[in-house]
Amino acid sequence: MSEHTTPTNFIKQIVEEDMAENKYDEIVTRFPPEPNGYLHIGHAKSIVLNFELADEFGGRTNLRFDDTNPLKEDEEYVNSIKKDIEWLGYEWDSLRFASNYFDQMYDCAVHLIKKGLAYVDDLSQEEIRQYRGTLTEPGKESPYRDRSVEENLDLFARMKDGEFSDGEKVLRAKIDMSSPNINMRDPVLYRIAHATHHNTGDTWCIYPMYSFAHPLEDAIEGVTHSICTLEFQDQRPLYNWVVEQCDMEAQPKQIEFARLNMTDTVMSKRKLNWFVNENYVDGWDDPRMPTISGLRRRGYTPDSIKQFCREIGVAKVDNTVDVRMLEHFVREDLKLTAPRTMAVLRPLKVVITNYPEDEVEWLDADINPENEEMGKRQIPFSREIYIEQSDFMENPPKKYFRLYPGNEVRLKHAYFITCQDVIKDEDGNVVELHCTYDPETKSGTGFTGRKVKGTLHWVEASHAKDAEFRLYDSLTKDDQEGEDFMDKVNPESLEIVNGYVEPNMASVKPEDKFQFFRHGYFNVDPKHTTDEQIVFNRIVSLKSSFKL
RNA sequence: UGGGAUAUAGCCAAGUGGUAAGGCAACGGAUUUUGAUUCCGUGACCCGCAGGUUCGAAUCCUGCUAUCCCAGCCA
Repeated sequence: MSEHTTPTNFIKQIVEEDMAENKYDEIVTRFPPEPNGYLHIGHAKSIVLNFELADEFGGRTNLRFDDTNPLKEDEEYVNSIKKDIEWLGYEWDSLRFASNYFDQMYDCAVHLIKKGLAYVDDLSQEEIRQYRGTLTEPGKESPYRDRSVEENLDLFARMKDGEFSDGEKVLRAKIDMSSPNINMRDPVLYRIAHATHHNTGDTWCIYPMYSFAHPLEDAIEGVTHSICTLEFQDQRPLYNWVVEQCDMEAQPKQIEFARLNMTDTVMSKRKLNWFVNENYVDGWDDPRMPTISGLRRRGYTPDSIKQFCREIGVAKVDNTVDVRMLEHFVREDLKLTAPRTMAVLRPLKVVITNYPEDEVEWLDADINPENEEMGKRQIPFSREIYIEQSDFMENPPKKYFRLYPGNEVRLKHAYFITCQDVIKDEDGNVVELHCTYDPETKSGTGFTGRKVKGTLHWVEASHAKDAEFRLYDSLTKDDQEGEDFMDKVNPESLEIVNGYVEPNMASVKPEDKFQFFRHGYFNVDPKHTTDEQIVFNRIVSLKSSFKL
């Protein structure tokens, strides 16, 4: 499955040691999303880590939905999550839901009650908070803490049977109200929620909390290495307590790593949600979103995302990876696979005055000069073409080697042309250029008579196909002044321009990817492209050392 | 002021007592029918700071400092 070599990391080393000690027959990991949102690039880091770690040691990985909170979860998300993981190219060994284990979890809770390690508490939410103490002061024990096993058993059964309303009672672990670790101060194990669950419907009106459910899920599935993010470090003692006190056979090991942060990118569900709810973006799959579906629509390939995730490494330091690193990996992936073609995003008409009228010649062009196997294409050339507005300047600065009055440049795959006249409208805007060409300079003839500094891309006017180009920038900018994330929002994250592409682009399909000469890599937008109009998303521009 | 973590170049990140890998970015230069690609070259007199142990420390010890996480019936 994997040809790549992933750099080592501390988790891999732990697994290596465990394998060396024959601690497990097989390593088992899991990717445990809560179905309450779309997957993003940060999740991809976890997916790649979990799936490839297990794969590397011949183990397996489950996809397990952590659906213990029906108030927030929805079927829509489980479908999108499955789809995204499949698109990335991973196959889970087994598809599970935390809700599959509700019966066993209930039994475990009863088991704890019988051991005198759990009790039903009548304190209100507010009271529980007050009794918990603070970071520096210990908590106080609930007056209900010492109920008898029989009473707890009865009360818990009645909680399950729906005798109480939401918030009236909870089941708590009996651990230590004065623990310096707040998670150990009698954490809530079960709460009452009369809500319909996407999977179990109305079967249950009590639902387990993450800290109780998660270790049990891992143990039930025989997960050996339960990988999660740093903020769960304080929960590890509780995780171990649950596994041990519930007398679970398997003893999964929780290992925490630092989540991914990226420059100019928001990763929290809350903030991502804001963009969607405000209709600032075109849904969760808007090409500017760092979601898997957004990156996909933007044009990122599964390999580029996975390679990025492998190369950024896995450690415990809070990190912010430069988004340019992600961009680097798509460029690298598309370099050899994306066909080259020419597109003029902001057209300027050029008339080649000494070229015969009504003549059209078809020129040979490599589809990808870095990958000859891709073959050739034919492109038309005639008296009228379009070039890029930014490829002409009437009064150029030094080191500008594109077109300007009197200057000669090369038209890619065609001829040298020299700018003779500049046509302007009443307002003084340049609307057309008159140039002459030199027939001797035709590409492919081996002409070496003289050299030219610039090579321009172009599209023949009469055969040109209309296209829309969507140019993206990040939704937020880190260097923007302000405390609030709203201050970071980039008002210019989307620019739409209309121009032309080569005639053979008429047959493109959604998600086809191209390199537009001198512009960058583009993806055919699957949502907005119609029979009448192709919409291209700019995935990433080409690097450029040119500065005006 | 409690507990848990982390500190290696602008950003990631190897390094696990023997004298600082690699990638991204940046900057030079060569090649170039993409100001792209490719190719070559440039970075830590030093590993948060201060002491100590040792023939020898980023790696061990001590003490500081900074940053992140924890007081949901969220995950």
